[in-house]
Parts: sequence; C-alpha cells; structure tokens
Amino acid sequence: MGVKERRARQKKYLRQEILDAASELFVREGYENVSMRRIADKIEYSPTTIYIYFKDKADLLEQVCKETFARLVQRLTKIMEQPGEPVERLKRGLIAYIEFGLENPHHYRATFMMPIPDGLDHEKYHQADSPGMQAFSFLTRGLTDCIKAGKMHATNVELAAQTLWAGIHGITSLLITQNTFPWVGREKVIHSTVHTLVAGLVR
Amino acid sequence: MGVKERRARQKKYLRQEILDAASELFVREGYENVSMRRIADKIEYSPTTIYIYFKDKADLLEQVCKETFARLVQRLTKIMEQPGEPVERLKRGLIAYIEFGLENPHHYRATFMMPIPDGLDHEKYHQADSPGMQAFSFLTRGLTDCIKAGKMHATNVELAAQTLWAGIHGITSLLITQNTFPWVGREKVIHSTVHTLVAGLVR
DNA sequence: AGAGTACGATTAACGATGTTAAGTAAATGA
DNA sequence: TCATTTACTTAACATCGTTAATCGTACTCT
Repeated sequence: MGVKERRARQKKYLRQEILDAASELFVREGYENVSMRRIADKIEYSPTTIYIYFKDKADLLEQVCKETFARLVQRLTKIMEQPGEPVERLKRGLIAYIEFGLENPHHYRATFMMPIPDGLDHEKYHQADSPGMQAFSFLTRGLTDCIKAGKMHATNVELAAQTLWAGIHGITSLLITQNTFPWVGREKVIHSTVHTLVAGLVR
Repeated sequence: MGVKERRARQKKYLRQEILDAASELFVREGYENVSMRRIADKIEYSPTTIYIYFKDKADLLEQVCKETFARLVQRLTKIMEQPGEPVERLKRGLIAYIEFGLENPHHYRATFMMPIPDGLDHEKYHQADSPGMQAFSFLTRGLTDCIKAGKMHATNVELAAQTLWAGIHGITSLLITQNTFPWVGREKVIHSTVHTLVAGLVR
C-alpha cells in the first residue's frame, strides 16, 4: 500500500526541485528577470508543470522566500540563546538581520520591499507564524530582555520594536538598492545605524 | 523665423502631456501595472509616439520621478529657510521627507526602492544635481546647522547624514509596502523614529 | 511656385511574458 | 479488463515593451 506514499514523495521531490531552481535563478538574476520558461528549462519540465505545484509566479516566489527567511529565524534564534549582556546581544541580532538582508538581496527585496499584492490576504500576510513576523518578534523579545535587565526604560515595547525595525530595514534596503551611492563605508554606516538606534532608545 | 520655436514649443507641450498622463497612471496604479499602450490611449496618440520623446519606459518613469522630487526639494527648502531652533528644524525636515514619501508612494518606490538598472550609469545616478541627491544634501546641511549651534557633537557629518537617511527611508518604505502590518500607529511610529534617531545622534 | 526634405506620427510586426484550455499517455483501482 | 485518476505536455491567448518601415505634411530652398 506504500504506493500512494511513494507518489506523494515523488511529488514533494519535484516540488522541491522547482523551489531550488527558482531560488537559484531568483538569487542570481532577480525575480522579474526570471521567466517561468527559464525555470522550467532548468529542471527540464514544461513550463505549465510548475502551475501544478504553485498557484502562480508570485506564489512560487513567496514559497522561496519562506524557505530563506526560515534560515534567518534560525540564525537569530542562535544569537538570542547566547548568554551575555542583553543590549550587546540585541545589537548582534540587529546586525545579523542587516547582514542577512545583504546576503539575500533578492529575497529580502521580495518580502519587504515589494507592494503587498492586491489579494485580500491582508491578514494572512502578517500572521505570527510567518517567517517575517517571527523575525520581527525577536526584536520585541530582545527589547524586553534589555528592559528586564534595567538597561532600558520600559515605555512602549511594541513602538520601540517597530522603530528598530524601521531603522535596520532602512539601512538594509538602501544598501541593496543604492549600492552605487558614495557610502562612507558599508560597515561604518551599518554600525552607526545600529548604534544610533539603540542609543536613542536607552536614553 | 519663429517657426522653429513654435515647433519646439509644441514638442515640449506634448512631452509634458505624456509626462502628466504617465504620472497620473503611475500614481494611481503603480509603474508595472501601467503599459505604454495605456498611456498612449490616455493622450490619444499611438504607443510608439512616446518613444520619440522618451528612450523607453524606464526613462519615462525617471523623468516623472524627477518632477515629483523637485517638489520635495522645494518643500525642504522652505523648511530650511525658516528660523528657529536647528534641531527642531531638522526634525521637521525629516518628517516632511517621510510624509512626502507616503504621499507619493509609487514615485518614492521607483526612485529609492527599485534596483538601480544595470546600465553603466553608476555615476550619473548619484550626481549632485539629481533631485534625490539634492534632497539628501538637506540632511547634511541640517546637521551642520545643529553642530554649529552646539546642539550636536561634530563627529562625522557624512556618516550621521547617511544614518539619518537610512532611518527615515526605513520607516517611509516600510509604511508603504507593509501597510497591512499592525502598526502601533502611523503618526506614532514616524515620530518615534525621528525622535530616536536624533536622540541617538545628539547625545 | 514647385521640388525636395526633414520630421512627427502611425501601422505592423517581433519576440517574450504569465497563464489557461485542451489533450495525451501511463499508472491506478474496480 | 476497463474506467478513472494522475502527471505532464502541446498549443494557444492576451498582453507586454520595443523596433522597422512607412506615411503624410509642413517646412526649406531654388
């Protein structure tokens, strides 16, 4: 009776293969420069096959990004588990977020720099279990840790977290899109942003 | 002999008409949802006519954004001319920038949230006279005003300006793309971002 | 005034895109 | 063994940005 299962396994395998091919192409050339036909060529299937496994191109991208951001969550978890001074830990988390975005510019762009599709997924998009939201929740956790340790005044944690997010998203996205801008130095401006944000909050 | 001039005037007129039509459509529906044919329909010309006045669709968008950002520069100039406490003035400028971005989300997205085209315009893109750079220069000017007034320590003005830009760009772009996110309140988070940034810098 | 020309604008077409409908062939279940 | 489901493909549609070829006319020059 293991037939059904074998088929399901094969199906899952091809799905993953599509995901991998799409991911590699998206990473290398960017979402809008990759066509469904190119992805299909890469895995040596017909273009329409992809539509059996994914609703459309946007859905495919969404799944690819989900995978990628799960890795970010993993990385942040590791940082937050480490002991030590909570403010320094928070800073390390912020920097990890930024570096992750710069390592995966196309995925980052797709998840945080694209207009949310017109579909009525208004709620679905910011569900707590989505990798994006999970990553965000690390901010509030890191902040409460700082407050508990008396390193920060407890005003409005949610507001502070959103402020932090804005800041690190800002430098991440700017470095991605404006990479020809005469930055004073990538590392420098990353550090300065993180430092300024935290300094502005601890005060 | 005014013939040449009349023709030039007519040409300029149509060019402006294309610009206006494109701008309105871009604003209403976003760059990628507007086709050349739609723009042509709106002004009741053939699609190919647009190519007489603009190199391609990207060029058209660039010119549209140029126009829009000239308005931002105008607004910032007005703010910077006003007398008063320089830190407060800087803050007003930052908020004006953010509000401008939120008022013109499609243009803002086009100029600051899109990957810079592969063309070798690496230098052309960040020329000092481009509206984007002009807007940025207000930051350094606002900062030096603060330093001169003794309200801020003079460390690295350029670095501080870039940090500020990252921050205000962050909240602007996030509010544009993640408009379904459960923000604690648009005004609140804008104010918090601006406040945190300057607080982190003055210290 | 008439021939030549330059130029604004158009028609037609190309290649590529995302996506759907219809069809095929093989594996499955009765 | 025959019907049905399943995985996949071929063909096609509508639309896109863009180019080439062409048309018509207002202008220039002799």
